Amino acid sequence: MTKRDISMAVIRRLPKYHRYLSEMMERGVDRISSKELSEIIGFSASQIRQDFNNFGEFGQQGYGYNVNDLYREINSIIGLDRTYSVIIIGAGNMGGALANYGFQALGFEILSIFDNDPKKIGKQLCGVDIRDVNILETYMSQNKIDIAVITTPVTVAQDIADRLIISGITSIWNFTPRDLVAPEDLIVENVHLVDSLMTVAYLLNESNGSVS
Amino acid sequence: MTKRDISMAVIRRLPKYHRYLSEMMERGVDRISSKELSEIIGFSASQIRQDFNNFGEFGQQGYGYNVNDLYREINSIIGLDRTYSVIIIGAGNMGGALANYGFQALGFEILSIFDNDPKKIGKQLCGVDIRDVNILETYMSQNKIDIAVITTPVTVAQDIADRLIISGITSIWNFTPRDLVAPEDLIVENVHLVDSLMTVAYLLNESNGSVS
DNA sequence: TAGATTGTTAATCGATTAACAATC
DNA sequence: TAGATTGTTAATCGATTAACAATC
Repeated sequence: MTKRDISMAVIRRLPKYHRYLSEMMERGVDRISSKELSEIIGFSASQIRQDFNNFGEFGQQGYGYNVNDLYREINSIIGLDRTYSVIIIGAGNMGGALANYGFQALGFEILSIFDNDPKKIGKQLCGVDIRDVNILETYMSQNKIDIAVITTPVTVAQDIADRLIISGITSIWNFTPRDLVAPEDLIVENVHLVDSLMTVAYLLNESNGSVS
Repeated sequence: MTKRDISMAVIRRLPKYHRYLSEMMERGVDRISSKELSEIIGFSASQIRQDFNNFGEFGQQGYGYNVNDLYREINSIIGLDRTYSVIIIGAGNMGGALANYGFQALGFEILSIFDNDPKKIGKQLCGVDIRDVNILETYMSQNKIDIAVITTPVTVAQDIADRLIISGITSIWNFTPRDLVAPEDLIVENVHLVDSLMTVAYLLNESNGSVS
């Protein structure tokens, strides 16, 4: 159970391993070497072996890795052998898009969506009830929630985060373009779309810019 | 115009500088030292000075940085002193969310949305026409497009990417959970939401796991 | 001027890559 | 067995941090 000391660089590569292994399983591949995996996934064979060996010895000398076994290991390492209860705060376009994304298939169950718009409260989004954000604290005290997704306007994001924190949330998936102020031990994963798009803009100009 | 040799680590910090400087300008702050900026943005003062000096000497010894000047520099370095023409392929929930996000205010003009659903073609999303994806190539040949956003089902993502590439696109903002096969010089920025959510799952279990 | 803070070089730290003995 | 490939240590590379002379 000692997952400590794994660097974020490694952790952020795990979903990509998961994705490619899942694909290989579907294609019926049952054996792969770090060298072969390297060629399709784009990490070096050395890095792949280093990454896996952070968590155990999953391979076999002279053979490589069994795709099914390796997939199951990675799946379990990420924590996808259990389910997670999720709520979304903000029933706008982004909240709706996420509710419909299909994360349920991976074990992320969306229990409720919250909003402050009377026209939305009481309705459903992707089969999930939209509740009044006023009862957020009550709801949290009655349901164990693993992950709260914030898709509200940026102006209220910190306020919502504060209320979630007081209600005992342990992880927030933040889609608003602001870094939330939060205690050290809170897990905050930001999806800063503006930052991502700005990176595209930078790279576009870089590639247009005159050489050296 | 020599933007070469700037590492991605630096590039990905630029939007955050932009964001915090914009905020400071709004608050009327007109002067800031790397040490003060460090405290609010969370990068070390040393790193901040290193980052800026990749692009020029924007500060003044004994004084610090002028917030307005620095903001304008960063804004221009990212390339936000011009506009970008954007199309979205996929008029689903995510496409709609992005069309409504407000990127226009930053200079990203959404010219058209494409879909293959007859019920959507001809309608609008956030004031933008939805066109038949069949005319994608024709449209691209008649309009200079800087950025194509892919929000289609994952199954057709590579096919759409191929068509965009043939039509001369130089950058793709990819929201599907697959890594696109593309030429070296194409800019592909992935927003892998599943990967991001899996990271949350991992960190959740890590923090629950028994200690050392 | 004296104090403050930059710009920049040098030192450190961490992550990636290379190499190879172990072994299937 | 011989060939292949892992697990793991050592070497390299790159990014971050520390230090300080330059200078406003």
